[in-house]
Amino acid sequence: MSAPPPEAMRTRLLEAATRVFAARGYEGTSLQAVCDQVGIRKASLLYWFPSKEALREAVIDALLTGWKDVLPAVLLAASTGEDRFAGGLKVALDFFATSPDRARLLLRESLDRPDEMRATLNRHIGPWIGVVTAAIRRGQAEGRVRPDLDPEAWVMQVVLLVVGSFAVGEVVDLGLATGDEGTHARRAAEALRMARSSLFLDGAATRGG
Amino acid sequence: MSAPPPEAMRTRLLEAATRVFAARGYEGTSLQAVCDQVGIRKASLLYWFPSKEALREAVIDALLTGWKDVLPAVLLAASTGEDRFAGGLKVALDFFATSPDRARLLLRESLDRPDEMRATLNRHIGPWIGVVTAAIRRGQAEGRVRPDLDPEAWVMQVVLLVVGSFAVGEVVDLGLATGDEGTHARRAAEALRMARSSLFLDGAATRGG
DNA sequence: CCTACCGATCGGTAGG
DNA sequence: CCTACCGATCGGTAGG
Repeated sequence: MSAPPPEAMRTRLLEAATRVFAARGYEGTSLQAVCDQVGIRKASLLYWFPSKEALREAVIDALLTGWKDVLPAVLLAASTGEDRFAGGLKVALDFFATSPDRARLLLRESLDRPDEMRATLNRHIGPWIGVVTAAIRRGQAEGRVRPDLDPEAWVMQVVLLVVGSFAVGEVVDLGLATGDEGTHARRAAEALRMARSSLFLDGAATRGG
Repeated sequence: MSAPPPEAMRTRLLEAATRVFAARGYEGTSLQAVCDQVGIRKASLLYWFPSKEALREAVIDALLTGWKDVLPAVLLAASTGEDRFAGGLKVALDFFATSPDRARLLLRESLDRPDEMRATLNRHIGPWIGVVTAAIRRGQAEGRVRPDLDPEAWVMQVVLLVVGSFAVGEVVDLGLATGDEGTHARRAAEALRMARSSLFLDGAATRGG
């Protein structure tokens, strides 16, 4: 019968806030709504997080920390050849497939506070973009990657493809069965296929290393 | 010195609401904020639109009506061959390039009310999706289009690419000059290139018609 | 982590 | 299209 550690409530609040912010947005969420999910009073939430703004920042921070944990795997895979490319993108896809709330949160923040979000993303995935675009340019020099491809723009579009398809995929899912596991898999598979076929020259794809 | 037509105020309110909803979201926007942009009182806005919800519906309605106007051009172009394909996609890209607010509004509605949005989109672009996927399957049968492509999923991803890149493009724009005209053009060009190269088999591209 | 409380703002109504 | 007004809810504080 040990008492719960003091940090437990903070974590529970953070997880509840993540869910509600993702579903209804920051402005659409009242502190009361977060409290209802956890079963405490508003004044108690404000003990753990001094303001609603502080809660938002903590939520985003937790999200980016989670991303930092999978980054090494993505980076390693992105450094060369096609098989590693596919592996790396799959890790990134998995990060959002595990919890689409992550994708929704990222998209909402980008819409609500574009300037802050650009600065934050630059800090957190800026260096990573550099590595990927450098690898792409190497591939172009070696004749494996399509010469007319725009590296920075391509990376941006692939990020958008991944984040967007998990955030609002169901909405545009016309003609696909709705909400089941197969739909997610189908989306991820096509995103991967599009990224690959728009990147590599046909016939040169399997030669890379 | 003719008096302004009675409809003018309604239109002004609709345009102001479109801008503010796109920038701050529905929940993040007060009726007062819309009124401030137009210079009238809150009670007057509620004469033209009986509730905030009615204002939202009118904004979405105007957006979809605008889309209906460009749909014929897109449809015509999508029915065959590659040049028409590029032309059709360009029309769609232009629709959002003209006013990125359209893309932001669509994305916000998809996040805020996914179920309603799916129903609305099904009504407005459902038939169009059918035409495009049918054309893709025809292309696959004729050996012009990649056989491993998933038609419904591909269309969804292309829609996402177009809408997403105009809605939040600047946020992920790492390493590109920010906010100028060239950035928009670069994004649109790469989206077009990605869609095309992930659709057609290399070498078969120019044979279609 | 709670009770009690606050000023500000919200969407909306009455009545002209 | 306006003045005047309303109940409800918002984020946040005092004090324990």
